[in-house]
Amino acid sequence: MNLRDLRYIVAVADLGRFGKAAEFCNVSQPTLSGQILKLEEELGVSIFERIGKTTRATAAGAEIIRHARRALAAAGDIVASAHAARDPLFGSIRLGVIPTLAPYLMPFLLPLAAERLPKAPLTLVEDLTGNLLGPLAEGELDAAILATDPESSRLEQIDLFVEPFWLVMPASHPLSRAKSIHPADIDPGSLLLLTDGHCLRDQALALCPSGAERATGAADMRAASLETLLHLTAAGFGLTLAPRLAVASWPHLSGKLVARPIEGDGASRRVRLVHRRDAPRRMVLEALANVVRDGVPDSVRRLP
Amino acid sequence: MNLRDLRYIVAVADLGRFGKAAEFCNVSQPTLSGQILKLEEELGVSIFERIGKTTRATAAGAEIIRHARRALAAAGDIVASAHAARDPLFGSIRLGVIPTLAPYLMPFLLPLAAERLPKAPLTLVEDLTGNLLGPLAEGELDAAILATDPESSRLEQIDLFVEPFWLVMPASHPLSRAKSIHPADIDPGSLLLLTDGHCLRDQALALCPSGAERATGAADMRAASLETLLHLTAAGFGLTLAPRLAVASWPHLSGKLVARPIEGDGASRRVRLVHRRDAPRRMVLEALANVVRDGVPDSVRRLP
DNA sequence: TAAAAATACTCCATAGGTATTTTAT
DNA sequence: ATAAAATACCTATGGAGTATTTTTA
Repeated sequence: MNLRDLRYIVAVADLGRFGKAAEFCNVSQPTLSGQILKLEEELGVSIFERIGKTTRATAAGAEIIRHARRALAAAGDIVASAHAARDPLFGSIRLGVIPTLAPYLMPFLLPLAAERLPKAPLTLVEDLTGNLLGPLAEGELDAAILATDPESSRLEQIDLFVEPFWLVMPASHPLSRAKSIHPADIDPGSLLLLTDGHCLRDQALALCPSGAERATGAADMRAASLETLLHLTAAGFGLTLAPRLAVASWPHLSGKLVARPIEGDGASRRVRLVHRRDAPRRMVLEALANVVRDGVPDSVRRLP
Repeated sequence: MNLRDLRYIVAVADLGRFGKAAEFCNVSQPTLSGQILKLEEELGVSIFERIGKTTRATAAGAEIIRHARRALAAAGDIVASAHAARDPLFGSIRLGVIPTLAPYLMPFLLPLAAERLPKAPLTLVEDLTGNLLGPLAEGELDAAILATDPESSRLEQIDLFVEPFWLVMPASHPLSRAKSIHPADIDPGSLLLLTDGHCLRDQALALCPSGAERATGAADMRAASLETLLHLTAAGFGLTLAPRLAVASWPHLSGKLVARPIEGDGASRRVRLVHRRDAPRRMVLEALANVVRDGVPDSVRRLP
């Protein structure tokens, strides 16, 4: 067995055809077929079922392929480690960012990262926390900027900053006269929420627990983005709990809307850079964390 | 790069000498030296510092070796998977067991395992939970029988049984007249505890929280084993909270000592078989779990 | 019959060997 | 002086190629 064999079987598993896999691996079809056959003989198990033109992994094969992916990931980490040792800040970073941060953080992050880490271009993936954790653990993402604790022993985090929540409301709203808002003063029935899967939704519900139980028809709306939520608020459908960076990016609505800070420690979220525990290139990730800390406005509290 | 190369560098890292490593890998020293040199050239990093007769990994090398171990572990899992597919119940199982279970469980487990899993001999490692988790995650152990939740996303558990705690006391003790004991009736000051690291110590303290704070000189003894604890109890130094299986194995002390069940759900521990999430040979581990469930006396409650 | 995988065979890159030199204690 | 690693050079295993056959949808 060797790493090349593992690349072959993973390619066949991914592409479903020996010929395609051979093409992908830049070898001839007989070469790839022969090596896989030899591997199957060595292991004493058939990895693929060849039923005529279709090819699929056997039960044992599926398990073997899973381990093969792990082995290849580790081998990839060796190469990444070696590159990192030669030039710690070289090589693109695949970065996941949650949707309630990406649009407001990227304008600060991207130019500064391009300046401070010129040899480490960022590849951004914007998705919900739940959809970022898998690729992160598998090594398909190098890091992700999240606002929740991933609670996985395969992952580590670097704290970036604490972002307070502000309450956004129509300028005509009675609470808008106050300088800051007590959480208890927020009517849970009028709080607009994002759809399931957004960590901000859970954080808003943690602050206003009864927000989940209201039955008013209009208040049952669930927006897919903060922008939508904001426009709903401007249209008078309710109030929005918005993270500080998002609020700062909404000057165009300042005529109709008012944002006020919320008192207490609960009304904030800790933003962190999460990466695999055994990630290579920790140095560039630390550097990226510093870029975020330095680039972010003073309206959030930097960590540590 | 090559799995063989990875074996070479791991061997050098483990044995500290190229020559010894070559011997271990069954190749000549020049062969191993040459391959490692070639790998270092390919990666563009030197993995080892050759300072005269001593050899040690460079900073980058240490990281590379860590990843190499991961890759080799995954490759080992492929072989194990293949063997398991040929004969699911073949091949020895390296099993860790905590000290407060091993002496009382093994007399039941070993004969039944030998009968029901004749081709899977058990290799036992008796140690504290904290010392078993590392080897378990690294793949040096196939499974471990523990009484606490390992809380690691790399590990999975198969519930085995719930083992109640009984209070062991001298026959002359006033509580010995009751059929069962209320936790509140136990004087925390007289409760004898194991040394740090034993999960049973923590479980006893969870049941009698104030047990940690007493200041009586004699009660500050910490025994390294349940057997010691029991003899201390027989000698009148205090009371012992003992798991059911241990109690059942002490007929020789029945004249002097009395054991009584404790009421309530808190006075028990859940025993489970813990293994790596990506362990191969799950089938034999499931089979082993069933052997434990079937072999254990009816005085504990089987799960699930 | 057409597309996909297996077989047959040839070739050469490279891991491995032995003999020897270099290096540092 | 000695033990360890590197170098030199030869051998042979096995991975890769092309051409062809087998298989089945």
